[in-house]
Amino acid sequence: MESFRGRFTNKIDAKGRVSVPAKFRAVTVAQGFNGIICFPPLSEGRFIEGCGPTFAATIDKMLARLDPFSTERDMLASVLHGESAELMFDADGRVILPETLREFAGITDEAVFVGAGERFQIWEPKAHAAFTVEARKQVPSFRAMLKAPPPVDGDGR
Amino acid sequence: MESFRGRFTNKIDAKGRVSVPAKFRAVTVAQGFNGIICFPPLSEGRFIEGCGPTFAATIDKMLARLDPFSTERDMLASVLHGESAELMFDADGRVILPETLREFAGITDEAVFVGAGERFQIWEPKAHAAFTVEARKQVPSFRAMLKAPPPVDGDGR
DNA sequence: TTGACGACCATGAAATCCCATGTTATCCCA
DNA sequence: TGGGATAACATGGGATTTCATGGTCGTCAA
Repeated sequence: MESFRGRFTNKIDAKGRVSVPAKFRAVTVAQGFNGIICFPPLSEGRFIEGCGPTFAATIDKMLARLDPFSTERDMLASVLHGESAELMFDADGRVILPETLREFAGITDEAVFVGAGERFQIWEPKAHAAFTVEARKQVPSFRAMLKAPPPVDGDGR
Repeated sequence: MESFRGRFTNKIDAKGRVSVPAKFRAVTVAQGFNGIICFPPLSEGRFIEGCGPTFAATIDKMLARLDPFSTERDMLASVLHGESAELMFDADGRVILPETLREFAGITDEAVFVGAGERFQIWEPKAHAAFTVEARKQVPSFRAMLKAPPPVDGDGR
């Protein structure tokens, strides 16, 4: 198991714990980390991004390229490290999502884990449903891209 | 735990003591230092920079590369050494922030610790909230970097 | 003597560990 | 191939530990 695949909806209990899907756990454990790393989305959506140490290292490399004492770096590091968290699994593979991230994504008592290759997303169920509807509308144009993959420049948003 | 991650808001008591987040303590202790090193920011923000001995050594190396009799070096050394402080943890993991640094950052009765990888920042809560709003606007540009990473080689700097 | 500072102690809240349970998926054998 | 046994997993709850925070006492110096 090397990439995050599939969609799983799990409950958040009274203590704020939520089971990370077993298949996702297998991925990060295989990367040598008994937990997940969460951070705010790089795009506009209101969800939580999750990944293992492999992708986290990619982010660190990006930051390392910036001037270490620039305001720009401060800002990006503040979001990407300051708002991120290493969440270790308990004995049963559960984690506690930080309040700031949960609030940002509007997650209360249920969370949808959506695989996305080298990383995954955590959604509030209704928000994810709405996103899915929207995504389906866009599918035709994406399908065209899949057929003839052009040089990856402007995908815009 | 090898890098500073996450955001924590702690109170400053009547004696000026403030708990350093346990996860941050774990980092500097792992670096062999039972405390933190604080200094003023080199960028524009009004906050306090903090780190462990590892990054402090990095700073020294950067200084060592400058012309020893240049004005720039004098000024940088003055800020980075003259204004910096080694703050040792008490038995409960607390430190006392130096008056000059606290005043500079406008910190009075609460402090926000924000992880930033190899170092972290200490903010006055409202100032940090304002900064975060600004920082989020920068994230999309970072996303662009992730997508099309330029050649990494020696950019020196 | 007073005021700053450090060591030490107390407490409530939150996180973590450990165990129990029901449900679903998987395996194995007839 | 069907169906029962078994294992994996999500979920809930109690007990224990960690952590942030407040306070007291004692020491040293101005």
